Amino acid sequence: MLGAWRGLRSEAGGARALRVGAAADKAAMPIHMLKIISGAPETALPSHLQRVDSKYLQLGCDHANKYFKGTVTLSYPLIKLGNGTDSFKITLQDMENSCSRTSSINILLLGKMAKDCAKVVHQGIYTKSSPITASEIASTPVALKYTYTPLNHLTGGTTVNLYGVVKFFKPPYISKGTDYCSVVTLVDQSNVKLTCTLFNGNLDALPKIYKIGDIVRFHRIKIREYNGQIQGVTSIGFASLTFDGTPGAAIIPRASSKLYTFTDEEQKTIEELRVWGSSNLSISGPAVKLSGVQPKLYFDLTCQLIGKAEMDGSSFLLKVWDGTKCSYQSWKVPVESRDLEGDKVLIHKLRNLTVDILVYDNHVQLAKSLKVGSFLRIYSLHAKQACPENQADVLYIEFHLHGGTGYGRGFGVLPESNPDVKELKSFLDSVDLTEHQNVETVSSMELDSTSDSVSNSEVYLERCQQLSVTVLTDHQDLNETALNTILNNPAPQQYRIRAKLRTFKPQKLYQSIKLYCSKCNSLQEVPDGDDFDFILQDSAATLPNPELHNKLWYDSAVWNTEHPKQRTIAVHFVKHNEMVQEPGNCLIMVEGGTQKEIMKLTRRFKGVIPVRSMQEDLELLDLSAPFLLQGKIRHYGCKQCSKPKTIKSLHFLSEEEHPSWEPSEVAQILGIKPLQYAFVMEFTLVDGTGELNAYLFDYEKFFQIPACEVLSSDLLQKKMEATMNSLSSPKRKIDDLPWLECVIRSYTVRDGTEQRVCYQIFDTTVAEDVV
DNA sequence: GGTTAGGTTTAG
Repeated sequence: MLGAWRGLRSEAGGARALRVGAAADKAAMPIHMLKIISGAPETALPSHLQRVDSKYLQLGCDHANKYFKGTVTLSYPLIKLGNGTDSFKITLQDMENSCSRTSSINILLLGKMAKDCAKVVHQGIYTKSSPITASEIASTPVALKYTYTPLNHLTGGTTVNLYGVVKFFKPPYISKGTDYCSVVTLVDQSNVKLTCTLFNGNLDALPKIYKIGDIVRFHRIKIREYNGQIQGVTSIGFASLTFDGTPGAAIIPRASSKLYTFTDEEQKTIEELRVWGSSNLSISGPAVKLSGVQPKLYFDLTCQLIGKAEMDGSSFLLKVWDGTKCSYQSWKVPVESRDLEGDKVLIHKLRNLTVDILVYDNHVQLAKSLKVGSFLRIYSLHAKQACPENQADVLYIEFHLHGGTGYGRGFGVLPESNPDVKELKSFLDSVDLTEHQNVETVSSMELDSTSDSVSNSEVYLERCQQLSVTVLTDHQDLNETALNTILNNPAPQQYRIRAKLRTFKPQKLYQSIKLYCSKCNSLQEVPDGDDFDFILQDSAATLPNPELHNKLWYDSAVWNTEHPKQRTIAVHFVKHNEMVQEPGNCLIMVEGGTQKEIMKLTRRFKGVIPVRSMQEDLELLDLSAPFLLQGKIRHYGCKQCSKPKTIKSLHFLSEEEHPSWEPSEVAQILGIKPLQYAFVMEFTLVDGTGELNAYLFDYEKFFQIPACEVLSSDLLQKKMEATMNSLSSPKRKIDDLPWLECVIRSYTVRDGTEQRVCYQIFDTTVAEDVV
């Protein structure tokens, strides 16, 4: 309250006087004694100090360069608080303004200041120039022993001290008046409940309750009747301590004021209430993590805030994470990047682990004050089940913190010292971001967006009833939607559209073939032949190990060759029923071969696995090389998601009754997560109302060409080229281009610093007469 | 020492 002190020795009346100055002095300022001669200090006070009376000493007033002068009318013994801090209380009275009702003030000094001041003021005598009043005693908690009233002994019209286990609470929220409000229902061993309505303009002055089951100690709570029921309300001097309710946990008070007493005897009370509460209160089970969220659930979430944004007056966006991945697709609230507060890089990094929460109405104001990075507990958060219009089969979750405070709905900031926060922090630190960070995910992939935009009038197209060159394979019941409508709608949704293909990327069609991992969602380029050559050359340096030849489940053939240089080649023929199968059904493993030799072998054998010798067993080559070649198709594994096993594992496949040597089965038994070939393209679609870029991500449905075969087939490449030419061509005017009917879905992505809506074509195929 | 809220889900 007050910044600094100067002791003043008064010659008059034998009473000691103190000057209490709120000048810029630091709290550690030592006590100075000043002599007063004929009512004036011997040493003049600095001229910039201005004297004020007690009425001026109020919260919110600027106390810089002010001082209060008064006579010590009462002083109390120097005592130590529960936390070891020295405390010294005195009462000062402004004798020169004694007609004022509030001419005396109580002052609590803490720490070194208390000690120093006690020495000067005390010295064995103190002067009491006015009677001690009840209110002075009541506001001197350090001097009193408290009595606590059990909840079954409460009567209206009293002010009491009490203990209780929290049975229900509303975290502090901003009331419609001037204060924060918190409603707390307590219960104790008498099984009687008491609901308390607590107000304070200062958030910290309300109990710091984080969980049902917490133990509280209230001082000076007023008991009264309301609607025939007894209730507790804050009264002057209300103070609280809150404790974790877990039996055996450390007893650390969360105090609503800096000054409080806490005795060993009280520790016993806390522990008794903990034990009683834990067996008599239905305390909620283990906390729900994002990964455990189910649709339609109301739950409490402990999380870290990483981004926030104002939406409109009645809603506010919080982006949070708890280190686990929500098992359901959750909504992404569209928001302009410039409106989003938080570390954009981090938000992008964590984009697959964060969820968007909209808080509404009365919660908005408090949400605005939250600091990004802080830890929150959000109470009664609603995981609302939602699905795009007309799409009952596509399910996702929206997170809402609805308006109002019913059921304790709200949120609070947890301090870093909170055990749950400590646990969460260490978990967040342990999260492997690369696992969720997808270098390039399908949902956020981008193929250089077009910068040239074409005005609506330029691409104005008259709707006509000509046949479409593409057809839907599902969703025929959807109505057509104009592109400009789609562009103005929030995501995610699904639409049926009719549009023309103004242009597409990549123009070099072979570049549209990528490798996709369905586990980590990553997309990568198909390695070229040179990469394979290099790996084969490297592995040819390891000579085949004769100890690994002719095993129970394979026969081996070894020979030497001079070309292109001196090498040893080993081929291992995998047996079935202890017999080598005919080449068309036989899987072989090859050591030391060149790419050309291996390609030759793929023409004759069912499949070829390039391997090299280790001490104990054969092993696969680096995963930049195909783990299996079948015909012209090279099968690759995901480096990130595969855990290659020893080749011996193939043995189990060879023992099956009818081994198919399907790539998926070979991959699985070898611990490989196979990559899938996919077409990845960007279509710029126009329909006269707007222009929209949509991604095509397709294995073979759209072109009716398997993506895995295109790179090794001139015929298929020509076919694809012809198809694209029939859909779109820069040589043709837009009016002459055919219509495409497509189903697209919208979704939001954040990449880099911005969030935007993307679109993907699906369940659409090129009409048969076009292909 | 005045108001606020006084437990029981929004409906976005």
